[in-house]
Amino acid sequence: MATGRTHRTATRSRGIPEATVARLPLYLRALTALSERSVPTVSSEELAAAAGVNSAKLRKDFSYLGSYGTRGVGYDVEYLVYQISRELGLTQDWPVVIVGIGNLGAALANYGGFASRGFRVAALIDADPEMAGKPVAGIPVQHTDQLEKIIDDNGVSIGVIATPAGAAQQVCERLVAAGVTSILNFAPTVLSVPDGVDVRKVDLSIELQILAFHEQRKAGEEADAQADAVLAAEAAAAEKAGKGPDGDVPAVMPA
Amino acid sequence: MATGRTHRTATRSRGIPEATVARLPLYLRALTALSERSVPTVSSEELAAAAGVNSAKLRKDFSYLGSYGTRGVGYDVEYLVYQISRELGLTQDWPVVIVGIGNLGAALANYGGFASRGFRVAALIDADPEMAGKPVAGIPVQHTDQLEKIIDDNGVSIGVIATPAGAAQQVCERLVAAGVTSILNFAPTVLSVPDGVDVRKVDLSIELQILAFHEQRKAGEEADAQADAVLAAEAAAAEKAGKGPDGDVPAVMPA
DNA sequence: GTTTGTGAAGCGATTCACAGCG
DNA sequence: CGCTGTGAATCGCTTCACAAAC
Repeated sequence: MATGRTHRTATRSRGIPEATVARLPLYLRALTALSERSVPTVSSEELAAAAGVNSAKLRKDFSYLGSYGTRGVGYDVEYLVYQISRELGLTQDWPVVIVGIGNLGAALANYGGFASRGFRVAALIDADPEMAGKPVAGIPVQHTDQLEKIIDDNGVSIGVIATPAGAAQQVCERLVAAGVTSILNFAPTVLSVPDGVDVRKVDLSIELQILAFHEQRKAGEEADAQADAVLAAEAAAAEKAGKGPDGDVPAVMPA
Repeated sequence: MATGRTHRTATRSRGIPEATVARLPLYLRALTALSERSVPTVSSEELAAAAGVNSAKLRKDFSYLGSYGTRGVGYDVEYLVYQISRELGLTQDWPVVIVGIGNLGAALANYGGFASRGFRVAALIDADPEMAGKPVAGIPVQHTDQLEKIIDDNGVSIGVIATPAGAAQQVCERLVAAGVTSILNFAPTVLSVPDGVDVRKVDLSIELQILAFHEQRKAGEEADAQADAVLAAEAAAAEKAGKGPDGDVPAVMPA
């Protein structure tokens, strides 16, 4: 059943695989776009294309939520929007605080995507006394001193950390102590939190580094194409010498 | 994840699993911190703790790069920093353009984490003519008209899209046509790109929705705990009445 | 002794392929 | 028929556990 032992198996929640949960917002976005165009129904194939996944995966994902489709027809757009919203907990209002109102924090405060989906910026918090009272995105910045009170007064359970790396862990601890149990971390640090607190991180620099890796590989592959030609020639020569083509390892393999 | 279709074996690149590649920047960050504290060597256990992963995973990850450790001792910090940097392609300079200089684009331009790791903001591009010439983070914004020329002149292969969702696909196509082969997308849209182009996406709203899901589940579990208490009481009562405890379903279950 | 590097087992996610239903 | 829903096969990543190296 849903309860089971206290925590431990945090991998699946309510039987829905984590990977599926991560894709539900994607489906929801695509469905919302269809809904705005008054499209009544959609097939797994169409919706999958709109969400950028493959249709078998989408159907499997939906199967974890229940049988919401009609065979031979597809899915009712409005109904699915509701079901996924409910599953994600977006039918309720989530007050959120943003801590660290620098460039990024201010950009987040101004980001429209928050408000549009049940997330409400309840407060902006910064350690700089000079910022206090200054409005950002129409919301006055409050000093860190008020953090605990703000969390408590507003019943905040989701916090966004956009402070410098050095301050992040301390802010995190205060948020958690004050009752926050989900954290979105933009600071380039590993946060350590007690069990039962969820942390997701967004690190711009890491994303770029991953792209750089692949970019470098692409440049290398051009060179490899030439190397392959050489190897092919060698293989042909080796075959003449009575040696099998599977005998040796490509030059790109590590020793 | 990234793209890749006709490529078939795009899952692994140069034999290094994608999941490992995604962690290398994490290790690198932890190692850089150690390096700044002049720590000469580190064990897999210590480094794993600093990077927030488990040590077996870290050792397996490093094993894909080669045998860079010393048994009984650990890893040489400086040497590993170099090896990982090289593997990630950070020993070279990557010029990057940011397209869409709104709140987020400006925040990205100001973000110090780019410059610190071989990424250089070569240009800022925006469609608003009023922005043209205005400096952001010390770099003058250029108009979208110049996009192709900028990419070409600077040999840019990595582009960051921070435009509104509606403009993203079009910008993407222009970037790709001009020669960009890696894209970091902040716009809440699915970008479609030709084979050979990598896309990574960062979506703030999606991250929050995932947190909301888990947050809701936590709230549900508290309810379950209460429900369990009720069920236990009922079961006790039922037992007295001679009825089995498995008769009914918790109210939170779907129909 | 300590710690790495790695086969092998375990596990979750993806994909296939088709039965089942409208 | 068309399209969903899903067992079964497959794939890739994680974790275990220990032999090899220092």
